Amino acid sequence: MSSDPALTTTSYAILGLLSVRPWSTYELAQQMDRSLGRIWPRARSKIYEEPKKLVRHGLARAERQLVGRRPRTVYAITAEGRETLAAWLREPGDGPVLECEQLLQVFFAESASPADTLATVRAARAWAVERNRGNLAAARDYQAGEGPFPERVAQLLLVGRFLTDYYRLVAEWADWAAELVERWPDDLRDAPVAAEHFAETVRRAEWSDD
Amino acid sequence: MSSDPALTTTSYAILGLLSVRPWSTYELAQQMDRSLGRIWPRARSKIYEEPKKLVRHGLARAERQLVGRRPRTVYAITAEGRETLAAWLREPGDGPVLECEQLLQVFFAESASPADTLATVRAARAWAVERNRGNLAAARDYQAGEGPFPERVAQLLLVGRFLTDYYRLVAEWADWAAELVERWPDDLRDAPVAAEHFAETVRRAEWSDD
DNA sequence: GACATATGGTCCCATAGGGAGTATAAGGCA
DNA sequence: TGCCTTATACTCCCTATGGGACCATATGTC
Repeated sequence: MSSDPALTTTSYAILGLLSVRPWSTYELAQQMDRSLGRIWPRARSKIYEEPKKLVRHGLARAERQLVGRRPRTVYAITAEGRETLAAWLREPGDGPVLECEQLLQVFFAESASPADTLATVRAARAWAVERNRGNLAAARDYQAGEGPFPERVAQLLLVGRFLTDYYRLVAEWADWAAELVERWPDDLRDAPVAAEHFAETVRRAEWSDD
Repeated sequence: MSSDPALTTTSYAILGLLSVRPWSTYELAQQMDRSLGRIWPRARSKIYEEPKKLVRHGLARAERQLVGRRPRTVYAITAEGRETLAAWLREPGDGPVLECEQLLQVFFAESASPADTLATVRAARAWAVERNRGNLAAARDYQAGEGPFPERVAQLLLVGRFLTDYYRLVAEWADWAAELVERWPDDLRDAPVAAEHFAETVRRAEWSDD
């Protein structure tokens, strides 16, 4: 339909939201902040650009409205958009990408003081508590039958469970790590070799041995 | 020291590797593929650019060597580099960033067939098995006292445990999700409301309630 | 001697992050 | 009534990043 840049996964994320209902760009940005951004985080500026690309590809329609004297644009998916979305869903996408500056800092802990590393590990726990708060609130809403998209509850349950377990994992790891770091000497080369901790790690990883 | 672009977290990742020992750029790229890339994934082209930036900032030294007629560059950290690294380690960095196209596809499962979603969930499990393989092998090496950096075993244990539990989480989630998806009707709005699954999710998220 | 694979890189462009900047609308309060 | 704050509704720009294409030499194997 055009020689426009090809669709990216971010395009499909926006297209997916439009398949649920029409949104203004501002609402799309909010939605990314509050929910979709937890599994597909993107900068605000991109959220405002993507719908325009979808329109150029014929996958969405833009409707200009007026709120007082201020214009706003509401986007809706087209039939071709629904087909394109379905085609994307037919091919499993990439697996999870993890990127964690805090883990990087733990990885290079020998160049820091144990106190610094402890602070980093505690920051990881605080992050998990904060993220868990919003996720728990959303889960309780749906449990009470009060979520905004009751017809999507089956899908949301799957994603919500992943996030719940993920935040929990970060917190439990941080607690365990903090206990170890508290007993670290200043020179990490002198740290006691934690044979049983390694054995436990290996045990936990052996699930994939058939 | 310069009006060069500022250091990024990727700069510190490379600087950290240089604090362990000198590496050629090719070795750095390999190291990112095999180990550091699991917590800070970056494109190869960037790995070749970063050390040059470190040199411009006075944080690393480059030594040109010859292997036959072919030149290669080996980078080593400077005293200023060690100070800069330590300063970065003093401030806890950003928390984990998760980005998962597969979860996005599950999120929009009402536009796919249950069979498509099942394939996506199975792809997630396969991803976890694959990632776990390398991680388990490394853990076993260190457990046997055969890892390449025995003096770094304390830090590596912490990061290794995080990854172990993370891959396990993905696999267990995928198994659980597959069971549910297998019972999905074609129209997801007719899917049975899984009250007990929501209750279980809420229970698992309640760890942060004080 | 031929060929595959490992080593050691450079270059380019579209995508992405993220902050600064610009306006208007709506709601609260004095 | 007017003022102030917050929400709505965007645009622009600069640098970082992803990732593939491309190039060359060295080493190991048959």
